[in-house]
Amino acid sequence: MKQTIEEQVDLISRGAVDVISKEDLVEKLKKSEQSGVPLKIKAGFDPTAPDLHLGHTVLIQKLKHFQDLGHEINFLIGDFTGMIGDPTGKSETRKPLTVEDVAKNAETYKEQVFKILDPDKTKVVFNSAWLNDLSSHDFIRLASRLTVARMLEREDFKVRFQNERPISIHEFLYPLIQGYDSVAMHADVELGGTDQRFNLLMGRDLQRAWGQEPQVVITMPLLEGLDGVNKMSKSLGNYIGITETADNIYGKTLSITDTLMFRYYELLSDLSTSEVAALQQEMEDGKVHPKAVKQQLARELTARFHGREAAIKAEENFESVFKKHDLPDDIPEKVVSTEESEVWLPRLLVDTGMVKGTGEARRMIKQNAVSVDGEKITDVDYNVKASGEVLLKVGKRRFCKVKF
RNA sequence: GGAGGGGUUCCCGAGUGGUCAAAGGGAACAGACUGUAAAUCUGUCGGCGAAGCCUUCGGAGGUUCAAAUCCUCCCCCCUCCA
Repeated sequence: MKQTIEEQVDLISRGAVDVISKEDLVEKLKKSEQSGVPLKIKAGFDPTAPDLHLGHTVLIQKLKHFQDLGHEINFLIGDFTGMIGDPTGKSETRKPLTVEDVAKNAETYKEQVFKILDPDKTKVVFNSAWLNDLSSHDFIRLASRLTVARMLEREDFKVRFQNERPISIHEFLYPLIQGYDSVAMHADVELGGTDQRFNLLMGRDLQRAWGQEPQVVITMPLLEGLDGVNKMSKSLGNYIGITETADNIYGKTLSITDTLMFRYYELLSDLSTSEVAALQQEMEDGKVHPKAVKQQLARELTARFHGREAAIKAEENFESVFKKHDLPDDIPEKVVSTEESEVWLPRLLVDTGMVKGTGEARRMIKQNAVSVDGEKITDVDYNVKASGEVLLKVGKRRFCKVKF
């Protein structure tokens, strides 16, 4: 069942912030259909984070759309550029990665991205393949394409400049190199987050300068992290990783705020726009409890990476732990050996890794946050009998089963 | 190369000789309330079995009974001029 060009454009544009330009896209799609040659779709990833999270999946789902339409996905791992570090949105110069880091991270990327994309239809490429051979001449030629003034128009650089934060020259090279990647790859379409717009457009400029037809640029919205403020990122720790356990994905999703919940629906859910709108309406009318709406989202996301059954299991688990105050079924176990007949509780909490130091342990005990075998302990000097099994709990979600 | 400003605990940011483990805010963590939501309130927030002691204010030395604060050298960042 062949889709019309219009239908294809519709699917491609869904959820996208920009398609620059739609006319170019239509042209390319038509040409591809006539010639039978699939479009080369480029999406670059910085190999800094070994773990993909839901934020990345917004973009990867879009790649999937292209893949389903029969186009060629080029998953570009920026092993060369990774050593520079994309300055986009950063307020600090990044630490450059070592060659080893990059190689290791790139492997992890591959494994994870194939949870969504079809490995047989996806090309994985590294930009070091052509960038390593770029001569100094080429570099100067490249650098001459851009002025400092234009560079400083970029919000992130401007802010850093105004705040008297350092900007290194090599960071200016980043957009140029990313743009050059498009030249080297002869990309037809490049996808990226909205924060990448400048870099993506650079590809169009450079392709023109190299006598190529400029790529179509598609930007996808950035997903906010669990805090609802910053974009989801590994370094901020506000993310849901796609390799996390079902329990974690479910639990983390449920911990987001109600406002954020619909943002997640919009960008991550497979539900259509109208279905989401209906859901929101029902909630506002008081027909559905916000928690139920959030649970539905949590189930959907968990099922995406772990399957339907695991999602239902995660929900049951969650309910029993937090609603009925039962225990989760996957409590970490630790074996502790000691010659004493008793162990000082704070010591035990440190040894099991539940707290950082006895100072923190004392604090938790004083704050009523610690229980042993279900009983709240308020005495800092409490000793635990070192025999058999003991269940420790700190706060709401830190559990540990200790075996002596 | 010249002139000036700056580097403080996770982050921002006060502190210019003792009262400083260092104000205030944010983040984080815990408790109450809840829907492990938000908002709010309370508490904690360098380390140590907690008494006192030990380690922190870019780095290394020095002055002093006493240094985040004064001196010397060094490193790094920013601004203006060239």
